[in-house]
Amino acid sequence: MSRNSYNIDIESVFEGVCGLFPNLKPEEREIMRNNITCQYFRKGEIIYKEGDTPHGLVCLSKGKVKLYKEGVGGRDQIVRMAKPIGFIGYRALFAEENYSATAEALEDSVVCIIEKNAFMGILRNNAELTLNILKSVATELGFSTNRTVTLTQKHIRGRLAESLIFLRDTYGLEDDGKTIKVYLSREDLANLSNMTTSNAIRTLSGFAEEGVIELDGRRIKILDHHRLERISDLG
Amino acid sequence: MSRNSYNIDIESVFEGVCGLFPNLKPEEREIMRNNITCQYFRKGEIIYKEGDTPHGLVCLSKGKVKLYKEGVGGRDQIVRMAKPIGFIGYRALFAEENYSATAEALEDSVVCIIEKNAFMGILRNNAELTLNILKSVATELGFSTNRTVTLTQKHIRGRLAESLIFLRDTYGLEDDGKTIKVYLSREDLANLSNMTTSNAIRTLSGFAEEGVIELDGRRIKILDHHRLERISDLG
DNA sequence: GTCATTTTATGCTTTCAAACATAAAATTAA
DNA sequence: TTAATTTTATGTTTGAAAGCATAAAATGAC
Repeated sequence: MSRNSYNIDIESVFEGVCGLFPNLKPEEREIMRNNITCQYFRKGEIIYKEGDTPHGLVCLSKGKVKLYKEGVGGRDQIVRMAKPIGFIGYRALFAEENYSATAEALEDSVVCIIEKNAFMGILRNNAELTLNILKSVATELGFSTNRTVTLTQKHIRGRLAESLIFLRDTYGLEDDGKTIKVYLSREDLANLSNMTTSNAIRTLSGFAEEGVIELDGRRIKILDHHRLERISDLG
Repeated sequence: MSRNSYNIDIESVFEGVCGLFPNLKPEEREIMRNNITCQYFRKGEIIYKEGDTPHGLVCLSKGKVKLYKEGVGGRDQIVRMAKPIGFIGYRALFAEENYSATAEALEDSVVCIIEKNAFMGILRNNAELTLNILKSVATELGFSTNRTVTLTQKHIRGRLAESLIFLRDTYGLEDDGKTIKVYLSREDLANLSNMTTSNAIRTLSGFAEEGVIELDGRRIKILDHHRLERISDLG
């Protein structure tokens, strides 16, 4: 398949992944190197599905990925946005559960997987590394709890403003210092902000009319960061 | 103070806490024993506040505790209900952050604290233990994400039904096999289910009229578990 | 026991966001 | 290219839950 003929430089990918693990011993590095595989995913392709069993630690080396859960009424809820270089699906791996969300590539992406047993073997003998991971999972639990409160208590405008700020902080801005460096559909934006697509479109138009943002298709320019933050804070 | 003259058997409390750590080495056990302190909290008292700095691993040995965050409009959101024997506030400890929620005793409670540095020192030398903790924090992150989806997407009846089931599963039932073994105010029930107190009261009355539950002050008897679960699942 | 405060209960009104209905614009496929 | 599909846009209607008002009941303080 053409997607596999796309040439991935596994060595540089591996180096990138290792950068996320400080103080890895040479033998641990070697184990990882021998148990890593790479895969290419095109925009829109599913990396794994909610309910699948994890077979290793998945690392996003290139591209952007959304993680979403199917909601009660079939409406999806985006629970995380991943950027390179970073891990996805680790929660399920560490909890020894199946994936609780689906991972879908938002752009053409490169993903590599460190085989489960090899990786867990390293953890079992490296308390410092495990403690580092514990720290980031604990941090993420904080984000998640916070998100529960804001998504349930803020009004539509506050939720959307928060999402835009979140996207800006996660993916950064283009060279113009204004355009958010990720191009989501209005539907994705809605699923991230817990609202219907119609309301995302409407509210976005509202922000544009007020001069807080500027819209150009999927490009969103933040014109007034301060005001956007105020909208987010007020709820 | 009379609350402190209340006699706590620290040895048995310590044994209880140790039961949560399987395979603790004798020297680790000794460190813990030398760095543990106990405290008694009466119903309604605050164990720690959102924003406080953790000084150790807090363990609830006796009683019941609610953990809540202050929401945007001043409305509280209960993010966790703790029961003995179990830990509270560990997320902040492991994330090296301040507490992200307030812990308040729902009944007279006994709490003990293992000093931070002593405990973290044990973790740094015990990968297996750290991995166990990582597993539970990862599991909890799953719960939290799930909760975000249900709290935002389910309707009032579904959310309240889910909370009742959650309370039943967390605290169990009285000997009659029906009464939920925790007695919350309508306001707490509302803050747990993301709704106003009025709506908690109204919806609860509705369930009682339909014969799904029976109310007697704060006592809630579940008459039809199956139907309650159906209400929760339908959203 | 009495008084004050908090909690519970219920009715009525308002409001925010969802649902629905089109239609224009932009992609994608043929 | 044209046709088909998806995405975006906007107006209108509907409905669920919040807000407000009031009162009864329960709890706690004195």
